[in-house]
Amino acid sequence: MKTEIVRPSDLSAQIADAIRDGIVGGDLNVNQRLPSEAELAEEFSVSRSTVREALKRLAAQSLIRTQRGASGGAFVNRLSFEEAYAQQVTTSTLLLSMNAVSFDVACEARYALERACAPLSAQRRTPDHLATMRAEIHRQSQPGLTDEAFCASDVAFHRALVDGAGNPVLSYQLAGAVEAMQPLMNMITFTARSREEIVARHTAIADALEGRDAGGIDAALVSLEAYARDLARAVAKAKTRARQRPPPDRSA
Amino acid sequence: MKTEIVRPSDLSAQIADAIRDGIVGGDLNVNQRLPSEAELAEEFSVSRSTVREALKRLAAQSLIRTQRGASGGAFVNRLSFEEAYAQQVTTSTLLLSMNAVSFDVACEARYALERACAPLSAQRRTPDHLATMRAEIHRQSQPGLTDEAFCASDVAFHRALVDGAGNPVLSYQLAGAVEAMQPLMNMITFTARSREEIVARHTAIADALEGRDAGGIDAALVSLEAYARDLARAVAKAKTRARQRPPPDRSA
DNA sequence: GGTAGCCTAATGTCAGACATTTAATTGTAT
DNA sequence: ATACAATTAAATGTCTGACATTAGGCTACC
Repeated sequence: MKTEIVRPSDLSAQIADAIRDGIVGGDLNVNQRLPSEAELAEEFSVSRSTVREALKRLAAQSLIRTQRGASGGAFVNRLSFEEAYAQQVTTSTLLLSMNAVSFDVACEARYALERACAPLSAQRRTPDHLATMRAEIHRQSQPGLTDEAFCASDVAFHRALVDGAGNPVLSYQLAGAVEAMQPLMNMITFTARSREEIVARHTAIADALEGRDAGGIDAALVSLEAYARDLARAVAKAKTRARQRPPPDRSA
Repeated sequence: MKTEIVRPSDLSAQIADAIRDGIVGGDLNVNQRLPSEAELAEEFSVSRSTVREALKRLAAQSLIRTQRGASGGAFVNRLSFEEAYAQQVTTSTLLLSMNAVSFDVACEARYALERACAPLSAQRRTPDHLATMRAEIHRQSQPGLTDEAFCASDVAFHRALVDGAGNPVLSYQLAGAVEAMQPLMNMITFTARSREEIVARHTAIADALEGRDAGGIDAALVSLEAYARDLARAVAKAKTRARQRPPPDRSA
């Protein structure tokens, strides 16, 4: 019985796995220098190119960083929350777009996660978090704001709410989920009327957070989720109508 | 004013970014074939090795897959939940271990997220989910179980709870968080007594889920979290004592 | 008509060379 | 002795050309 189906090809993937195991398993510590490419090539009995391809794979996952010059080389990278966060956003965004995840499913996941940190945020939020949220609400009320800027402000608002929980792991997980939703959210073009509705709910959230009222935040988030789904449904219906009766030819 | 700090070096990273933008931006569709390495080399005016390094970077993120032989090449990969999940586990695990995230912080994040899907799971769980959980509880009660097997069963139990919500996005996010916690959980060696306590709480969760009692699940999860943190505190205290008075020399 | 064998295009691997970067060393003048 | 400039060495980054391997398609033969 075989323990593992080892494809003899893809040497660079095998070498990358071997080094990754060393990092994950703790044989290689943070900031420790790997052997030089030439040494690794000899160690694994492959050419330098193959080693380089393996190292690039690891670099793509932010597991190592490289430095040129004397006393340069590949070093085990301390994975920062920022790097992990950036990767997660890319992955989550693609996951949603490529698998045709419906707006409802993504929206449900997002608000379920966000509501999870509402009680913590109610306990621990600082005046800074509150000030950020108020500022974003103010920005969202400006009439001249573009749709893109409105969405970005929306993300910043929710980000502040999540950060208020004071738990970096939670922030990392949630910020990815919220930001990955953005392309889907952008499909909802916001009318002046819907912006008002959203701002009202944001204000309710901020007020509840100011009063450290966890239940109030939760209720406002539930309401916001319901409203977002209503909007999406309306947009979807409008699209269906438009497809049945296509818009007039504007080539003239 | 510069729009971007373009390091002239690291051509392979630039090319990888260019192709990644094409994929994320929708210029390249799923299962579409990229130009051959030779063609890409000419297009970007670099050598084939550089192109290959760029492609390996993308392959490391599961953005492309490659096939050898005639009519082979690099194809845009449909990112599956499984692949994304595996990547997230690796990333999250490293993030926790490399940044010295405390057990309390990680634990809080995990249970906050898990409680987020309890109401959904109460609504939608199928008999299958319940059966899985009961089976895992039964396994956890076996006296001969190793610590590793107990932890694995614990993960499977919670995974079933999360899957019960019937939202793949939620499952993807949460499973990563739960599994990334495993190394930290493993640091708590489970005594027979603590296993009993955990099984009791798992049973409470399963019972509440069977009765579709969201509040009951939530309460049991809160209790489980508190117990896990108590255990961790006890282990930490024991370690401190051991360091102050090292264990007797066992070389004899 | 089916099958075996060749053909071809593509990735996988290798070897060697040169370019570039950067820290350390050496040399020199003050 | 110190400050500064030039050299050196070690490492990654890039290029070139070659060969190995794979796998789909085509052809020729039975």
